Amino acid sequence: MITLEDIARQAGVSHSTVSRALADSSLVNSDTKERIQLLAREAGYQVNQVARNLKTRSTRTIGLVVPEVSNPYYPKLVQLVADRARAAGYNLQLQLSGADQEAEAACLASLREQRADGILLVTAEQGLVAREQVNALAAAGVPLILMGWVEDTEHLDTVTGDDAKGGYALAQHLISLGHRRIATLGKLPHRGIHDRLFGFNAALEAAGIELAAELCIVAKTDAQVQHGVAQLLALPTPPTAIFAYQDSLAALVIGHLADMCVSVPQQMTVVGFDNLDLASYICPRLTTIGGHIEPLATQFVSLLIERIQKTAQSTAPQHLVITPQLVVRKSCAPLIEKNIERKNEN
Amino acid sequence: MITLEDIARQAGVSHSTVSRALADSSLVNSDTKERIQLLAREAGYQVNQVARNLKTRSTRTIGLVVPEVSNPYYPKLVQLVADRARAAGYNLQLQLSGADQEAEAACLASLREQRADGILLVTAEQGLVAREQVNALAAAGVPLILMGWVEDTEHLDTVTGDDAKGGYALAQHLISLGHRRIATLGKLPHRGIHDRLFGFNAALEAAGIELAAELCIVAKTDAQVQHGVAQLLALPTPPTAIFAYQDSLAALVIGHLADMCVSVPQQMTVVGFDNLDLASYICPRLTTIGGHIEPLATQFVSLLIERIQKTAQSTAPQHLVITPQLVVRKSCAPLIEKNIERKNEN
DNA sequence: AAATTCTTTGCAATCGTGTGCAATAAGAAG
DNA sequence: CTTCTTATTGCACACGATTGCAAAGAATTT
Repeated sequence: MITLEDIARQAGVSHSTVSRALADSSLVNSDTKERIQLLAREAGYQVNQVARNLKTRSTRTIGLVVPEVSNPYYPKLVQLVADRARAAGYNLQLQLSGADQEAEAACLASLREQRADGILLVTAEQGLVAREQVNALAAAGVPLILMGWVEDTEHLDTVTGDDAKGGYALAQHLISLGHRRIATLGKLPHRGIHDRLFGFNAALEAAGIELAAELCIVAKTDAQVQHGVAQLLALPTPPTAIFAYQDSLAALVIGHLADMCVSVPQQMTVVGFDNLDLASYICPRLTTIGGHIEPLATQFVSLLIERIQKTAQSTAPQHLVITPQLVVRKSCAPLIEKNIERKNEN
Repeated sequence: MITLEDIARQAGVSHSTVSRALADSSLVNSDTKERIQLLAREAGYQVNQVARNLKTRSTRTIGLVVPEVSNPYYPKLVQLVADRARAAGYNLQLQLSGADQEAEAACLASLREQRADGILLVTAEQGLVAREQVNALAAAGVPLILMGWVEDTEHLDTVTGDDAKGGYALAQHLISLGHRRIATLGKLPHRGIHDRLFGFNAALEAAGIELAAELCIVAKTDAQVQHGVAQLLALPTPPTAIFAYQDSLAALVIGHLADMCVSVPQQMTVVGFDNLDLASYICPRLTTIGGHIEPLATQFVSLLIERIQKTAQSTAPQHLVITPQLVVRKSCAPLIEKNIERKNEN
C-alpha cells in the first residue's frame, strides 16, 4: 500500500510537504501543491485512516448498537441513522447486540477499543444490560446517547418515543369506534409509565373500561401468537379488537385470524405500533402509530454529534421525547350490529 | 484515555512488558504477568485498536457494502453476514451505497482508507457501478468478494444465487397448476441468462407458452405496481397468475388486488421471490423461492475469510452458485373452471 | 547595502502498540 | 571459579500520518 513517503520521494519533497499539499494547506506553494496532488491521484494514493486516526485522536466514526436487524423495526432506524451520519461526515460502525442483547457489553467494549467518537445505544426488552459499561463510558467522557425507556438514566442523554401517548391514542381510536372488549398481545417490554400498554390502559380506564386479564396475551414467537389468537377466539365472550404491541405481531395476528376464517376488519379489528413498511404491505393495511422513527433518528444523531463537537447549548443531560401520531388505515371497523349480536349470543 | 505506558508506570515496568503481559506472552514472568493483568483490569484499560491496527497492519474488520436496508432483502443478509463475521472474530463495517448505488465508489474508497481486511460487495440493479475501483482493489491484493450477477467478473471471486433456476422452478409450478396466461411484474434487474425472468421464460418456452409483451409490467414504486395491476386486470384476456420479481412487490400486488376485489389465490395466483419473513406474514402466505440467502451469506463470509487468511485451497477466482428451492404456500391455486370460464367469456 | 519580513520547506517529535535484539541476572554445568 | 544456558526485562525502532518550529531563500523595506 502506497504511503505519503512514496509520493514524497517521487515528488522530490519531504513527506510533510505532501501531507500539507493533500490537506490543501496554504503553507505550500501552489505549483508544488498541484503537482503533488496530481501525482497522488495518478498513483492512486489513499490516506491510511488508521494512522491519521492515531495521530489526530479522532476517528469520525460513530458506533450504533442495536439488538438485531431481523426485526424490521431496526433496519428502518439503521437506515435513517446511517443516512444522517453520512450526511454529517461520519462513518457508521454497526454492532448487533443479539436478540436478547446478550452481547451488549461486548459491543460497547469493541466500540471503545476502536475509539469510536461517539456511541448510539438502542436498548430493547431487556433494558440497559450493560449498565456499568455505560456508566464507565460516560465517566470517561465518551459521548453516548441512549434510546429506549430505561430506569435511572437521568445522568445520561436519552432520546425516546412517547410510547404511552401512542398507546393512549390507539385506545381512544378503538373506543371511538365503539369497541369495549379489547385484547392486547405482545411480549412485555420495559413496563412502567412510559410503556405502550400503560398508555393504552390509561385511555381504557378513562373511558371506564376494564382490561380483563384473560384478554392480555403474552406472545413473542409465531407459535405463541397463533396460540394466543386461538385462545382469544375460544373465550365465551371474545374481544372485538386486538392491540398488538408491534406491527409485525399484528401481521401475524391477521394471518392466523385468516386461517381461522375471521376476517379483518369485518369480524375483528386489529391495530399495531410503529408504522413499519409492512403496515402498508399487508392486507388489510394496518392502522397503527407512526411518525416517530424519523425524528427519533434525526435527534439521535444530531444530539450525538453536538456532544462530539461540543456544540450543544447545554452540557446537562438531555431527555428528548418524540410524540407519535395515529395512522388510520383499513384494519379497524366500527362495532356494528353484527358484532354486537355475536357478542350477545354468548 | 489510559495507555500501556500508564499501566507500565504503575507496575514499575516498561510498556513492552505490559504489552507482552496482556498478550499472555511466555516471555514474561508469570507473577509479574498476573500482577500486570490485574492492574490493567482494575484501571479499566482498553487497548487502543487504532494503534494496534497501525502496528500490525491489520484491522480484523470486514466491510460490507449493500445498497440499503430499507428493502427487506438486505437486512436479512446483513444479519447473517454480521453473525458469521462475529463468529469468525471480525468486526463489520456496514456501508450503504444508496438505493441506486450512487455512492458505491465512495463506500469502497472509505473501506480502503479504513484499511478493512476484506470487502464484501453486494451489487443491485445497476450492476457493478464502481468497476475501476473494484479492479484497482483486486490489483492491490485487497480480498474482495462480489455478490450478484455482473458481466466480466471472471477474474473476481463471486457468490451468487441461481436466479434462473429459481425462476424456472416458479414457472414450472405455475404451469403444473394449469396456468397458461401468466404476467410478470418488477423492476428489471441485470438481464441475461442468470436473470429470474430468463429462467422463468425458459420454462414457459419449454412448455410452449408465450410470454406476451402486454403481460410484462415494469414497476418499482408502489404507484407503478398499482398502475400495473390495474392495467393487467383491464386487459381483454387478463392473466390468471402474476410473478413478482420480489416478495415485497408480490405483497404490494396482493394489496392492490384486494383493493380491486380480486381475491388471492381464488381469482388470481401470485408468486414472489426470496422467501423473506414477510412472505409468511402476509395474507395469503406467499409461494416463493427461498433457502438461498443463508448459504449465500455463509459462503460470502467464509470465502472472504479464506482469502484474508490465505487458507483457500486455490488462489484462482471462485464462482460459487447457490441453488434456491421452491417454497409452496397459499398464494397459488390450480386453474379451475371458474377461471377458465372467465377467460372464455372475453 | 543592510535589515526585515514573508514564503516555502524540512526536521523531528508524537500518537499507542508490537517486537527484534541486546542486556542483565540467575541458575546449571564443568 | 569459570563458562554456558536460560529466564526475564528494557531499549529502541517501526507503523503512517500530523504539526510546531527552525531554517533557508526570496522579497520587501529602510
